[in-house]
Amino acid sequence: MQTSNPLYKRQGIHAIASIFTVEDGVTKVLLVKRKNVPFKDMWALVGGAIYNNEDLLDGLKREIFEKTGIINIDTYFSGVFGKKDRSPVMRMVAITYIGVIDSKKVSFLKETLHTSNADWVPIDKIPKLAFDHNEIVSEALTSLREQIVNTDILKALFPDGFTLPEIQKVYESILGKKFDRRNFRKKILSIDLIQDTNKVRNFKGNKPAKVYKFKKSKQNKSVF
Amino acid sequence: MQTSNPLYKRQGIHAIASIFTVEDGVTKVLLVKRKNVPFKDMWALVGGAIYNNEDLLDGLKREIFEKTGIINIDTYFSGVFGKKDRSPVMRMVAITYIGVIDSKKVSFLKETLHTSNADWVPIDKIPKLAFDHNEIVSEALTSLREQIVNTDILKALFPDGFTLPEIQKVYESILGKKFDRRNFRKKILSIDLIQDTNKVRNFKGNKPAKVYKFKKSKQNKSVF
DNA sequence: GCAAAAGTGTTAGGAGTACACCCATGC
DNA sequence: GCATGGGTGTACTCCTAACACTTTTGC
Repeated sequence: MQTSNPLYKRQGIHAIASIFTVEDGVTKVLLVKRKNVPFKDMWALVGGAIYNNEDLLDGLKREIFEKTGIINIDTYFSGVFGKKDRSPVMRMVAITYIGVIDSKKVSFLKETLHTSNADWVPIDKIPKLAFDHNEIVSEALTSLREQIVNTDILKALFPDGFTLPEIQKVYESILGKKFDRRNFRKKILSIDLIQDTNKVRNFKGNKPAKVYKFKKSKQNKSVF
Repeated sequence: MQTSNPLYKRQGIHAIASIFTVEDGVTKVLLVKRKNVPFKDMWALVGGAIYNNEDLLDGLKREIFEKTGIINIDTYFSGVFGKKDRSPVMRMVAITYIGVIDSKKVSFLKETLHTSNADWVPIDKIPKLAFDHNEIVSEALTSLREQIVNTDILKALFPDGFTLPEIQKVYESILGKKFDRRNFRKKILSIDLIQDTNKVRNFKGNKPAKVYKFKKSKQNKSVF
C-alpha cells in the first residue's frame, strides 16, 4: 500500500454507540450536545474517533467515558456507516454499536470537555442530530430489536435478575407491541435465552414472582 | 477532532470481499496471491484500501476489478474487523463483504499489478492467508449461509433463472446438508424469496422442470 | 416400454395463538 | 376475605418433517 498516496491520506475511524434505556415503558436513547465544531451545539450520539493504540471496543468505551462519565457498559455490534462525505472534516468510517443501561442506576455527566449537555431522549422524539447520527440511531433501534431476542443485551437493566412480568414490559416497550402473558412466558423460555434462578421476588400484596437471569449465549434460529 | 494528534494519524479503511462460487457441489472462494509486501507471496482475499473519493462499495468494486478483472459483482455486507494490529503497516479497519459469481461464466485475471496468481479454493482447503483473512472468510461463510435465505445473493449463479432441483443442490453445497425434495420445495417457496417464471427447462430424457427467479427483496422472519 | 429426473400430497408431531382460572401475598 | 398481580393448561391452528407414487421426456 502506498501510504504516501493522497487518495489514502487523512482517513479515520469512528466508534459510535446508541445507548438505550427503558424508563416507565418508554425506550430512550442517550444523546450529548456537542461543544465543538463540526456540528457545534447539535445533539449527537456518544462516540468519536478511535486511537491507533486501542481496539474498536476499547476506543468506544473510552469515548463513552470521556463524553458521559459512564463506565462498564457492554456494547454490541450494530452496523457500518462509510459514505465518503459523512464527516465534513475528513474521511471517516463509523462502526456503530448498541448498549443498554438502567437510567435509574447509572448517572452521567451533563458536561464534559467535549459536551455541553446530555440527556435521555425518547426514541420517537429524537431531534436532528450531528453527522449521519439520525440514520445510525435508526439502524441501531432495528439492531436492538433483533438483539434482545438473540443476546443478553438487556441484562444491564436487571443486575439482580428479573421477573417475567418485569421483562415483558421491557420487551413490549422496545418492540412497541403487547403480548399475552402466558404466550410471552412460553416463548421467552423456549428460545433458550434466560434461566430460572430458584429465587422469588416479593411485591407487597402480590403473589411472589420467580426471578430469572440471562444465559451466557443464545443460538440464532436458522431457516433451514 | 484534533487532526494533528498522532493517536489519530495514519489510519485507513479496507474493503474486503469473500467471493464465493459453487462448482459441482463444492463451495469455493476466490483467493489471490499477493505480489507485494506485507504478506508477499501469500494468498489473500480480494480487497484493499479504499480511497477518500469513493464510497465503501465503490472502492470494493474497484479493488475487485484491479485484482481480478471482475466487474459487475453484487456484494453484501458481512462484518467488521478492527483489531489494532491487524495490519503490520498501519492501523486499518476492514469492512468485509460477500458476493457470489458463477465460476463457469466469469473469468478472472491470473496476474495483475498487485497479484501474481488467483484461483478458486474449496472452503475446506483454504491455506493460511495474509492479514486476518482466515477469520474474515470464516465469518463470511457464516454470512453467506444466513444471506442465501434472506437475499437474492445467489442470483448471479442463475442469470436465466433456475429450476428447484438445480438450486437445491446449491443450497445443499453451501449449507453442507441434504434436503428432502418435497420439503425443500415447500420451504423455499414459503419464505417468499423466489417466484415462478411460467417457463420450463428441458433436460434430455427427463420431465421438464419449472424455471424460477429471485424476487427483489425478502423480509427477515422475526422471533416476536 | 424403460430409464431418469421432476412433480405432487398426506400424515404425524411440534410450535404458535387464543383464551380462563387458580394461587400467594398484604392489608 | 378481598384486592392485586403472578402462575399455569388446553384446544385449535399452522408449520415442520417424514415418507412414496405419478408424470414427462428421450431413446
